[in-house]
Amino acid sequence: MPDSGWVSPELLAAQQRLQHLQSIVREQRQTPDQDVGKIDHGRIPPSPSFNPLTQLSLLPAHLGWESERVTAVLRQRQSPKKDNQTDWTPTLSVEHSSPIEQGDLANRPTAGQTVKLYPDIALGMLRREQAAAGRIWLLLRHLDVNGRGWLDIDATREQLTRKGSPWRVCGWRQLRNLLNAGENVFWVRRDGRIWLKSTVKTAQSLGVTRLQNRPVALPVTVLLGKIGEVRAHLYASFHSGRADAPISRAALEETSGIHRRTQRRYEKVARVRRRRNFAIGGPAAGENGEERAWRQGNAAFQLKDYQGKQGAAGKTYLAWQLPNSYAGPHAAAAKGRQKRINRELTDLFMQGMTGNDQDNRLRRRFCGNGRTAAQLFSKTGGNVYWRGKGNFWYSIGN
DNA sequence: GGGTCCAGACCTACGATTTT
DNA sequence: AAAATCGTAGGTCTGGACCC
Repeated sequence: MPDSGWVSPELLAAQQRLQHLQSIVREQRQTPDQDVGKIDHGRIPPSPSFNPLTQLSLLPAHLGWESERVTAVLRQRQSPKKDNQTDWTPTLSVEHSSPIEQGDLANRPTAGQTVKLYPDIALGMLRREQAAAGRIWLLLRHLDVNGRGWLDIDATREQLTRKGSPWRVCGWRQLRNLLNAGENVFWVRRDGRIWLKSTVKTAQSLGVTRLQNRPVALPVTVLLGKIGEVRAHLYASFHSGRADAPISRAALEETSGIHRRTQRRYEKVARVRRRRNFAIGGPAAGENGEERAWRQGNAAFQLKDYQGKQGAAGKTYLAWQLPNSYAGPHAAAAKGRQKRINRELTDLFMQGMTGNDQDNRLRRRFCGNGRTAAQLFSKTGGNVYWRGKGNFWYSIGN
């Protein structure tokens, strides 16, 4: 019988073959056009020195803000770079990780590591008051480097609660509470393992019927902050994943379940940029102007066009304040499996649905240009706005 | 739309106690 | 003896009230 150090030629050849295959997979992951959403459960390999939040905060407030296209380009340029030189992925695995990997420097959160976050799920967490447990779910998905869908409970506890651990987010007791709170929503515990629920199942448990907004890249370091910061970023992801059309505090409260006072706090913490909007209507004088002024109530005011930017110089128009626009701090992430997830969510929610509870209220709608606004108005009527110069919007309809 | 103040709810840490 | 749970106090977060 050979001693324990003996390795057969067949085993050596198999190991070489395995290393070759692993190098091919690594190369494929570095390809720029690779849809990162399809691998690693949507996690995006970051560069160790890159922090999208820091970069965004360094930009002048106006940069790209006036133009969706410029904003898109800027954000594109800020998407996390891929760098295979650093092993950014931490591991909680007991069975598959060697003692060298445990406690290794690579097993630390770095500024550039991000997780893919669907804003609709983030808002679902907030609405259901599951943000604290949701943070753990996002972290565990990130820490499940092998993509197996489960993690060892003891190793997880050690990693998330031990003092001095770079992944520590809370104490032992709080983690126990959170694991209980998130049971059957984010995971199930069985055989000493935490089995993570999929995006679809989690969305369903949180009452999310559709992923409407595009996913964002949330820096892992945000998840390791105070729960208030985490909540703030969950809320801010909604603005990051959405176009910058005006939206009222009331609508935001309805969508997110976040009180308007708290919205402002979160926007400050997560560095969401706000912009005030105004609509400009017809001439203030005359029957139409008076009717409009009456309809708009306190929000209406008269705007004198001294420089003739809206027509003849010196003419007075009726204007009124619209809801704010917002721009979130996060970089966009690849949509990945979003379509498929939505299909699965639709299937799940169609089962057991008894009626059509769609909200048919006519709302204000905002378009990027007058042409689209006119088309929308002729099709549906109602009240349609389109963007003019500066902070002004023009309106058509009642 | 925005801000401040404040009471109550929630979160967290620490040490004591109970369970395995 | 070690691990898990509990009691409690202090810090943090949130929403309401009020005002601009």
